Amino acid sequence: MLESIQSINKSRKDIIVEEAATLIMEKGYVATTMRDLAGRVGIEAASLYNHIKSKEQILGEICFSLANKFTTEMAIIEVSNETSIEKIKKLIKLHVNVNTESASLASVMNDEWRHLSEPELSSFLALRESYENKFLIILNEGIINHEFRAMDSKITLYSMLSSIRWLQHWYTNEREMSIENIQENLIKLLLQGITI
Amino acid sequence: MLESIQSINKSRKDIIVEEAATLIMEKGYVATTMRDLAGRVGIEAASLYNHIKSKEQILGEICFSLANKFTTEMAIIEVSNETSIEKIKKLIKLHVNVNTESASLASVMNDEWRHLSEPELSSFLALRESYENKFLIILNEGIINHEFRAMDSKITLYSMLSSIRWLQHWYTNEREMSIENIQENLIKLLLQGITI
DNA sequence: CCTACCGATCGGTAGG
DNA sequence: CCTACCGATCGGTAGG
Repeated sequence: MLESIQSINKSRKDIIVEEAATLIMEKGYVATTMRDLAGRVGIEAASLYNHIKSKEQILGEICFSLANKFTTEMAIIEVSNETSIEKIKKLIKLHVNVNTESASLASVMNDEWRHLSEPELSSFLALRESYENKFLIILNEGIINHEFRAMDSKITLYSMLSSIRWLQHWYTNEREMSIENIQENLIKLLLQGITI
Repeated sequence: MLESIQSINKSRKDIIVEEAATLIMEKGYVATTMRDLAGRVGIEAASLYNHIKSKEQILGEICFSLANKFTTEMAIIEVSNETSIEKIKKLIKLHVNVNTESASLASVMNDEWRHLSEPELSSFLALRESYENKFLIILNEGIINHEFRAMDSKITLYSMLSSIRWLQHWYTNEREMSIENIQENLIKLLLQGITI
């Protein structure tokens, strides 16, 4: 009984990590203090350490939870029997979803990963590199298929990932546009460009 | 005589600001200490204050020097009698140039401006908003001209700016591609997309 | 979960 | 440009 209630409700630790993500998005990791975080949660700074081991552990949990999500989703798209265009559309939608629905997590992972220390730093970079390689393979297959034009796929990869990233900061303030509408706009922009 | 030599050579202050930009790009503004910076310059931390007033003054000089450059270049493009497509191409080239040739300045301005305090913070944001508005007007004119397709120009604006920004981090390490080649690739990607 | 506290380090100053 | 130093604040611990 108690367990089922606890699994439905957020644990204190979940709340701490969630508030930390918001705070780190706003001020940056180094400028965010444990006293700031404690204030948001409504306890004293020393009490945080009953739920978490260190400031860096929080950063690690945020980075890896999202990195793992991307890895999982990529694995599904990778083995699907779809055209390269369809795979890229799904990846664009995935990135739009994460950067809007989980804006604070995405912001922390993208902007603050360098403050991880070893061995977490290397693990994280390995996950990221593996993800980017799989993305690159999809783009290259599309070129061979003649679904995409000849292009430097590395430039395209980084531009695509980067072009969706600003949603982190924008969508937090301006929410009048639906996620579906944003997805459509970005898919058209990246697949067809802006000219007629 | 002495003056002309000093105006040709970099002043100590120029060196300090330059090293600061590199260091802040690597570690972030808050994590960069005056002792780090002094070490790079080859003096003691206290000696920095003979050339600069505060840590934040350095941040301000970097942000505003680059913001002013963008403002100046935009003013030239704005009044030119060119097609919307040509104006956008020139803006893409401008952003590619800044993000490669002045990668550390661009990195600091884009990622660390929020650590400015008032009144510099508001001044900076005003410059940025003015720049973005002029960029937006060019996109909207292109839509009215039928040079560009109907689209959400705000999404396009931020995606374009964001998509060029990753060059800051990439070009520092991988320089085998010429700037002209990068410009061409990005212009094609943003104007025509990736499909055939 | 709190009070009380610690060693380390920060940006910056005084004085030469 | 350096030595010597300062008040503030940091992440984190001891003990209850």
